[in-house]
Amino acid sequence: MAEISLTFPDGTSRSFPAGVTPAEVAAGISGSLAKKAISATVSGTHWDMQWPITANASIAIHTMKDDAQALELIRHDCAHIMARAVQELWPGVKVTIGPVIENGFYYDFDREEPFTPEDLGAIEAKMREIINLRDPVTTEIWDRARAVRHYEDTNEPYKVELVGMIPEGQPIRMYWHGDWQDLCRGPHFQTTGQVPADAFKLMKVAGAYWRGESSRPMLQRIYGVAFRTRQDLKDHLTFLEEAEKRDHRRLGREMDLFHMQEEAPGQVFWHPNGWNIYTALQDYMRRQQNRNGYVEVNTPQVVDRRLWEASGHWEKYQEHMFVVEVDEEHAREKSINALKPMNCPCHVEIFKQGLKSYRELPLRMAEFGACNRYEPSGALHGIMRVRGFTQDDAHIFCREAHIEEETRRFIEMLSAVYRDLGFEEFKVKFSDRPEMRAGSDNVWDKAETALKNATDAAGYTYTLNPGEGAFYGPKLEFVLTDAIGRDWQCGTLQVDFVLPERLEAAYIAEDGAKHRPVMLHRAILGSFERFIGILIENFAGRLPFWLAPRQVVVASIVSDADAYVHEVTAALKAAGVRAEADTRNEKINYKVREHSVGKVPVILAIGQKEVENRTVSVRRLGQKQTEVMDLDTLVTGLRAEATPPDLR
RNA sequence: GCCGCAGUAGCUCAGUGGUAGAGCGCACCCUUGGUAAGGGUGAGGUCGGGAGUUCAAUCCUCCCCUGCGGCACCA
Repeated sequence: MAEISLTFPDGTSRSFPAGVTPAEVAAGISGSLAKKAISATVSGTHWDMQWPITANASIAIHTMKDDAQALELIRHDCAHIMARAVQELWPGVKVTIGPVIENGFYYDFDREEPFTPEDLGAIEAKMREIINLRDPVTTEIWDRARAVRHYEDTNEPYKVELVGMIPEGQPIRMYWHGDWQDLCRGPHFQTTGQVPADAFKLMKVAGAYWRGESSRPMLQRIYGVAFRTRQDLKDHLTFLEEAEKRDHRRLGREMDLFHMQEEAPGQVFWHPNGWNIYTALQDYMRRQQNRNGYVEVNTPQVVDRRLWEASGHWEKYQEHMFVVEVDEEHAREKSINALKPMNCPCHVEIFKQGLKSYRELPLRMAEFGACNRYEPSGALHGIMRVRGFTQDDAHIFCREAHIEEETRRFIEMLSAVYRDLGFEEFKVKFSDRPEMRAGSDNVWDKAETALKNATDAAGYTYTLNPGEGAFYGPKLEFVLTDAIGRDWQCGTLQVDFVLPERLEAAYIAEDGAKHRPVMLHRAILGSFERFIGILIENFAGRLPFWLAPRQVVVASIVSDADAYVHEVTAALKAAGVRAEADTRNEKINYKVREHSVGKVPVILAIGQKEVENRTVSVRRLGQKQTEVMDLDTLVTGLRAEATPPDLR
């Protein structure tokens, strides 16, 4: 029999007969390793203990101590065990796919009746039964015809389709535990009993399209989470509770920031507190834009369809536009308008006023542009995904030769803004030319190179999204990571060769002739609504002092202090601090609790002592101890804290 | 848009085929209390909208709206 050589992680090699399995290799090393082993990595591939190795390879044997591999097996086996549990409980339910996802797994089923929360409990119980059976897991490779026939015989049409999708030359692998069988690329545990029975939980059931396509049948997806230990599961559930406490919809209510109601779905009613955040952020962005050479404009909300037809939005974007029919009393015919979903066409119209010289380029035109888009109802989510929003939008009209420098300048501005707003790190994604595109390859070459060079020059690395660019040009996307590890794509810069052409924007160059400018669409926050939502969740409502909606509440302890409370409040307001007096007939405990829940960063308590000494007792949010200081010192200190970071 | 679930007082929620309840909040009164909920009294609801079944619907059925969780979407 042929021999192969396997190299171990410590660098040593040993010979084995070809076709040896990791299980046999482990047994050859020690009995205890054979018992503990769960899988192997063979030449970089996560390998089942029972798959034969037929060529020279590197090998590492894994035990439950190897995080990544253990979790993959646990979650993958959980998905299969869940599918088996479902089919045992409800024979006839059709199975589809069940992959591992972050923190867990899911499996999609085709079943007429919806699964209920009670069903999830029953499935969990059945899964524990299956785990306790400790059924050995076995695997075989089948040929395609046999697999197809098998799934036709067992009335599993989705599996038939999956078998058909497996590329030629890739093994069609079947797995069994007990009598239950599934098509699966593996690897899996050796027995169902290796799955920790107390460290998984089925979380929810939701609809999902077969193969992710909205034209295909809607399946029922059951999501679960799974870990190695009961404690890990508990920690995860605690984390979910913490995330829920940060939910901007909940904090928006608790902090009295905004509300939404069914008469205006997807649109925000900003309350005074929330609007304080909004204006503080907008004032800040306006200063940044001025400092970075932008001019600010403002353009109409309701615009005749002729402009949208010219820009191409009418054809490509109409289903997302709020169309407005204006039936003017004296007009001969109705005019059909749309609320602007984007600002770019209006900005081009401003650019087109008068003749522009090459000397005016690059022209950076910014607008806090209020846009309306008819988003699908299922997409709406608090203030994060809305139908009415305001972008920190700008368009840079320039020449091809400007793209690189403008991109570099933009990335610098964006990184300074993110840093000021509490996000030190961000990721850059670069999307290059899609299949369907406008413009010559030559122009795309130049634009893509310019974006890459500018990103390099600014000192950032990017990940490539091949073919994900817009049809009108390549784009950069900037992704923030929040305090609990979630990614948010906020900033973007897109090169556009098409719109200036469609709307016939031109400038006069050195040669005295008209030339087309290139447009760079760019945003840093994205929309104020969404970004404020992100800020709220990132800081769990405890915004940096300069952005806090109410920065200070001055609370009286006894009513004899009321006059001094109002004096302190007035002094703080005069110093530019958002301060409020609380002289209600309530105990200080009550006031402290209420304003703490409301995430007010500084609470001043004023009693008889403070009145007599002209001091204040300062309590910072989240701290138990208090500090007594004199009024002037406090005002000076808080004035500095209230100053936005760019003005310090 | 699709699948599922939900909608009862400002908020969180309980409840019933015979037109409703709690806690918090709110108003008023007592209380002037020293750093996360002092006490009392009271007001407050077309039970999301419409249609149907029924002697009778907040409750059962259907349609619609909105929200929630996913999916799809985010050019």
